Amino acid sequence: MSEALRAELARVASRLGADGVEFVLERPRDAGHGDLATNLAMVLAKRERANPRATAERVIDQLRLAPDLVERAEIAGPGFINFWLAQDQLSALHRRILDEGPAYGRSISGAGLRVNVEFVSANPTGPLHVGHGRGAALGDAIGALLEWTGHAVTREFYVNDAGVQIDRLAQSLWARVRELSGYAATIPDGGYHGEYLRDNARDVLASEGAGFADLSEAEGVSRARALALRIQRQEQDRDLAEFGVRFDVVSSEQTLYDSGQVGRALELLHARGLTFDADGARWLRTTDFGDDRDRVLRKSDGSFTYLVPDIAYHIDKHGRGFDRAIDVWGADHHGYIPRMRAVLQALGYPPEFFEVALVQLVKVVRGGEELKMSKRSGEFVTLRELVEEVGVDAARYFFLMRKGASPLDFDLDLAKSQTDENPVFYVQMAHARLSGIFRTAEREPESVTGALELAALPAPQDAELLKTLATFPEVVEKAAREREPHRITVYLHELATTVHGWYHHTRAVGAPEGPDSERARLLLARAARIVLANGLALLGITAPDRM
RNA sequence: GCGCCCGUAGCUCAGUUGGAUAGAGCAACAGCCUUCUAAGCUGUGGGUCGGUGGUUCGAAUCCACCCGGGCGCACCA
Repeated sequence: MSEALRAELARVASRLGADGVEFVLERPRDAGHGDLATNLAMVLAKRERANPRATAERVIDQLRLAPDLVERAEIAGPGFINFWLAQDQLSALHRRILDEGPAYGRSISGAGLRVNVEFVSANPTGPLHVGHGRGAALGDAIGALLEWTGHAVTREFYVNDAGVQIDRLAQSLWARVRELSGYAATIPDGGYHGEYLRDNARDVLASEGAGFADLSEAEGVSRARALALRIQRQEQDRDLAEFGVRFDVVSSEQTLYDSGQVGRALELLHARGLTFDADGARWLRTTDFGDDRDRVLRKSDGSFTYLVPDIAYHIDKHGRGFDRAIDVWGADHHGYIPRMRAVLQALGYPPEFFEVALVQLVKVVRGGEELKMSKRSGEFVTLRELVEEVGVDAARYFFLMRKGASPLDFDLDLAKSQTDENPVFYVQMAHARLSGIFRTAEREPESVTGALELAALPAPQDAELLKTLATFPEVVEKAAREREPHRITVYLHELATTVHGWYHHTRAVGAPEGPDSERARLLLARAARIVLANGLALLGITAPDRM
């Protein structure tokens, strides 16, 4: 709705000798300040050390605005220019929502950019817990936001299936198998004690036969390794699928070793003169690129640190042609960012190639009490349990309510409650109520067509609703740019509030203002229903027609 | 000690490329059901935006220092 006005303001800025200057054009909080307001005059005045209000007059003099665009413009406060849009603009906006339907809010601002979003990437050593769930919801939603803004998105999962953690997993499973078969066995130091490995051991004995427990230690552990990996990966994929998350690509650390990419990454860094040898180890000079200390790549015992496969992996992503690689990481890995950034910079990749979106911890609360979690003891709330208890919709909504960098309190009681206190219910209810209007009217929403007659919408709640619908595309744009899906939940809650208020104070079916108002309100309800559904769909949450 | 994140109403949090009187939900209090879902709506009270200085016409937002909380500072991943 504001594109034409923005373009005209930019033209005037250029004409006044400030080509390309940045300014804000947005909907003011206070309705008394018009439909849109700009700080352009204040920005210009600052550059010229002039009086902002006088500059605002010059800007308005230069503006060439079509009468069907802006009805009125005036200077206010310290030098804002407030605009009141012509009625035609609001009807045009409404027409656009109905025309675009499920695509309303989409844009092509990111067209041509290929983005890899890597998330969850949990070690295949046990079930996914709520922290992984938050990462899953966040990564998936960031992917959706980028798709909505025209990017070509690949959702990717990286499996750390090499290294010592997997050895311990294999030994732990082997121990459970032996134990189950009546032998004395103990979980090794640093191994996995969770109950799930007992279940896995039972499955293994069922599928491999009871003789499996009598294999030699070496062969048993070796085969347990492959079996454990396969089982854990299957479980994770099943949990993620039930959570509504699907990956386009699953990459494996072991494959990077097997293909020689890990070795070649080390050679590449060495050939570029970015390494040095000391204390029997090979180091990477990350301090030349902003890290606070140099990092070991190859230990004195000849093995690689985890950094090397990670470097190889990012080289691989770059080689696959992505313009951006967005890694969703747990906040406890934030110290790892500078060295990764340093490495990629040393390799000559553009700085914007690599991004990290951090996910903070989730605290699960029931009855006001925090549920304590400990991975060591194997006691934690799994994603599966959470979804079984509160459902996918509530889980996703709650995970996306706060920005990823903020810690999250997940209140199980609230997520399950069927009251307006529960934000996901509140938002879904708004959609269900709009659907209810059409049931009462005995009309399909799609059958209500035609131009919106603003004269037939006299209630302040009518205009308020329409203007809230208008901002959705900007909210999507900003959320995508900032990689912040919580902006969508915040918007949806605000829209739901507007819908509930409109619903309560006005009447569509049998509108007291007359049949023209009934038709107009049905058109408005149809548009609002579309926007609620689009916002929820973007986050992977259903929009029910009745509750 | 160094680095990153955070500090906004009693609680949980939005708002930060500098803008107009700092918002929402919960909790508290007072109201609203012959009306399309009261699974809802309306109103009231509640703030040194952690602190101090600075930049600016204008600071929750930017800068400096300080205080408090979380996390990270391995030849672990």
